[in-house]
Amino acid sequence: MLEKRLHAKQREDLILDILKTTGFVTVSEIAKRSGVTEMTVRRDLDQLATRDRLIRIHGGALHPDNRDSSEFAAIEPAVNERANINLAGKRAIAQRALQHVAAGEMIALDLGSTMQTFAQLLGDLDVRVITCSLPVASRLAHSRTEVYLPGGRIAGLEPSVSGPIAIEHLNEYWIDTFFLGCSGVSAEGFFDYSPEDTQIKKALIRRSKRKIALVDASKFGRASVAHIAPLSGFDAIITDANPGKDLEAHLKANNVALEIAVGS
Amino acid sequence: MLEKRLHAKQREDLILDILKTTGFVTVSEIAKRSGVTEMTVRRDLDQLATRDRLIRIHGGALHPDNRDSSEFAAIEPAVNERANINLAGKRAIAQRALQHVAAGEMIALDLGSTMQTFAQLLGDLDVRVITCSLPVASRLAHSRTEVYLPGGRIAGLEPSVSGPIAIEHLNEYWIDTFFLGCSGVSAEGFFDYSPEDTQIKKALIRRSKRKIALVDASKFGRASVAHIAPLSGFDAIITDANPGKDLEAHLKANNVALEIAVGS
DNA sequence: GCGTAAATGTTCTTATTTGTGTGAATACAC
DNA sequence: GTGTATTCACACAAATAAGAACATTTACGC
Repeated sequence: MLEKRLHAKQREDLILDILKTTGFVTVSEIAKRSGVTEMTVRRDLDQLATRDRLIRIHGGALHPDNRDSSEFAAIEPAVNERANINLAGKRAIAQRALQHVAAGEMIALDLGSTMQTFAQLLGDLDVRVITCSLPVASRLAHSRTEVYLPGGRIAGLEPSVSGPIAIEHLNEYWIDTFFLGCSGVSAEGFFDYSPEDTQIKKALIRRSKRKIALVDASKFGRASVAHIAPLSGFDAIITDANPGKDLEAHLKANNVALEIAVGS
Repeated sequence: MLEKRLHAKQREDLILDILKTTGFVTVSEIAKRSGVTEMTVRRDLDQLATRDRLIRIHGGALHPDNRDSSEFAAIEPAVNERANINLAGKRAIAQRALQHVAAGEMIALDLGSTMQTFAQLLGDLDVRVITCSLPVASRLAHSRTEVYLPGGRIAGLEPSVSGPIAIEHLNEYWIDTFFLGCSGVSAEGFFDYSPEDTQIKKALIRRSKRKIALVDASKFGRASVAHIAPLSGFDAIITDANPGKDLEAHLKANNVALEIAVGS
């Protein structure tokens, strides 16, 4: 996977970084991404476990905060940032989304924590990525993937490129698959909080052959501020729980595949 | 990589520079990039380690800020700041550079830790900023300043936009003042380690009415790999210590103002 | 030019890290 | 429960990095 083998400390950083964003790592994932044997990864994990940096489990490791939620939740309720909400779900979704990525393709990644998780997993695949999100771009910067950013003004809660310049620049790219993130999904389609960002999302939809939405279950049935696009035209929704009969029917009617990812 | 062998101090600079941006160097990487034997690099690293400029590990070295996080990780989880080398000097330089910024202007910021410090201070000034550096852009994203990024491929030790697309997009901007960062200054002008980045720097120089270099004193007299620009054409150099009579004379001959910032 | 000291390179040995094959342990479906 | 597929851990082999001692080159004074 990697031409270069990562050194001990780099692997440690990789492991802890993934743990921080996704809450979970597998031995095989680290092995693949760092170019070492699973045995070596196990030794790394065991080493980190003795220092309480992670919880060792069969097949991988967990973030120490996942120790046992029941005990600590009451004492320290707000330790998990917004990005850490439903980590397992986001991770499962991102993992599933990987199946829609083929070598050599140009894919577009939207904003949001799910996309950052996705970017993490995308790691060293042989693809080109375009994104407006600075965190997503930064995560991929040192990986094997080629990363492109449109030009334009930086704005938003999550630093990202937006505005008319960005939209114009996006027209220079031909995208195979766009992975959309959003804040709500209903029968009317996909929604977002920020009207500015929807312009970018709309542009990316226009430029892409395939469109796939990555949506965790908490967003079903929520129609928030700004409308991005109708369900029709999308190829698939990847989520982590059943969206309910009603929305399911609408998806089927609009020919949108429903994929429910289960935690590994 | 290099036909010429770098001297001890140049290697030292190279090592610290890479450490500053990536937090990690390998012996073999330095050996290749500086054209010396691995044995020599090890001696360099050991020497730097005794001065606490880095942490020696098997196969390479780490930035001192990565000094075993095991104890502090739980308390201080996200320490992204690796650019703490000569922080006082950088801060003084950045503070002084602020005097060259007027409200309403369009300024361009280069890459590097000095620029990140500068960006931090720039904070709530009423200016527009263009930069290729993702960390610089991220720092300014939530401030009052308007931040613009050219489009293009993300590459480099410090994630940044580069390549022909970026250079083309830069032509759309009219810049009042460009603040240059570099790895070396000599009578021949400004130098950098990476040939790719110099293209961007050259383009920014062309697009800017005023050019000011922010250079900490350790970089004087170092002519490293890639030439960026001659001294002539630059309006000022801001630094934190006296550059020595020789360089001082050259600056004067080329009509470049010398400003020495003192720590507050 | 020459001589000298410092810096760098070579060679060999030792230490550390990583990989491989084996059987045992674990999880999971039925 | 049983069967099956992973995953794990151990011992040893291989690869890689480090260190020591000595040879060589380079820089720089005169």
